[in-house]
Amino acid sequence: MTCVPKEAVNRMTRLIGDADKAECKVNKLRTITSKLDEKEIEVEAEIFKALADPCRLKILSLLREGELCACEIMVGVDRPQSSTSHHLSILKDAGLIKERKDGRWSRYRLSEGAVIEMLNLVKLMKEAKVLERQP
Amino acid sequence: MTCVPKEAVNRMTRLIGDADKAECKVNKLRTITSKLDEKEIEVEAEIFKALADPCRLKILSLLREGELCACEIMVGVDRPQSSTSHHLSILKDAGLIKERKDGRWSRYRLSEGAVIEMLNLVKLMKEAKVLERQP
DNA sequence: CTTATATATCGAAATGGCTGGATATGGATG
DNA sequence: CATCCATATCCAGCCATTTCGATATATAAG
Repeated sequence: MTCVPKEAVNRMTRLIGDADKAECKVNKLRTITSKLDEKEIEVEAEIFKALADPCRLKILSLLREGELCACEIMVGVDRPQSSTSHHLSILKDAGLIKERKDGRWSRYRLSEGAVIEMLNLVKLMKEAKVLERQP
Repeated sequence: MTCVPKEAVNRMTRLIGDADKAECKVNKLRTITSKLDEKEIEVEAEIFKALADPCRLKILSLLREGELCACEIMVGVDRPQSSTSHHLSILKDAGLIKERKDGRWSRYRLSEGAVIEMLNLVKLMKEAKVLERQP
């Protein structure tokens, strides 16, 4: 199962010096990752993937203004209909936005909760990153 | 420049009913996205992209324990050396982790600031999402 | 200078995601 | 039921990313 068998463990032993302590650290590290549920990590990655596209970030910015229907979003992001619809379904599947059917129209809004905090946080991180690039 | 010329605007006019109000809304939506700096959005998307991979999320979980060298991370995520190194450079480029050279070893740690909050937030969002799937 | 070793980079194959036109679906209307 | 229309889905082309073995770079030590 493991694809880094003894090579990496040997490195750690050289790094740490003491074989017993090294083995102890190996066990500790493996414990951390073995406790992580593969499926839950996939769900978290799916949420981040949904956020990892400029067009979708624009859609979320638009929705900060309130509920909008798909055709309004299409105008806002200036993309073809099929592309806009595709991005909306990715955001919906990730749980970032909610859909409300209204006759022929589909109205979208931000999910309650952490979405806005997430968008605010990434702005902070972006600013910190841009700052440290100019020393 | 625009790739959704009059079609979408016509939809909005039908949706809203009043041509003047529709045009007003078009202008409002376009104003929102035109204020968004394309480069800044790219940087934000890059940060989310770095977070959008199961292996990299595992690395960040490991680093919550404190500073680790590359060979320890290799053991923790159980991937080959080149793959681990690749993921570490993506996390570093996105500003999520910092590197400290120590002789032959490279030691990595979480960047100060919003990284941990981000990881905590996504866990909340994941739980909310999983909950609503079981009605 | 040579060897050993930790990490980074390269290269090629496989996979995944975005795009946008064409088509399908489903609600509204007459 | 036929038509219109908003949205979703399909599909093919293209581009980006992941993967991992092989190789290069760089630091330490003899």
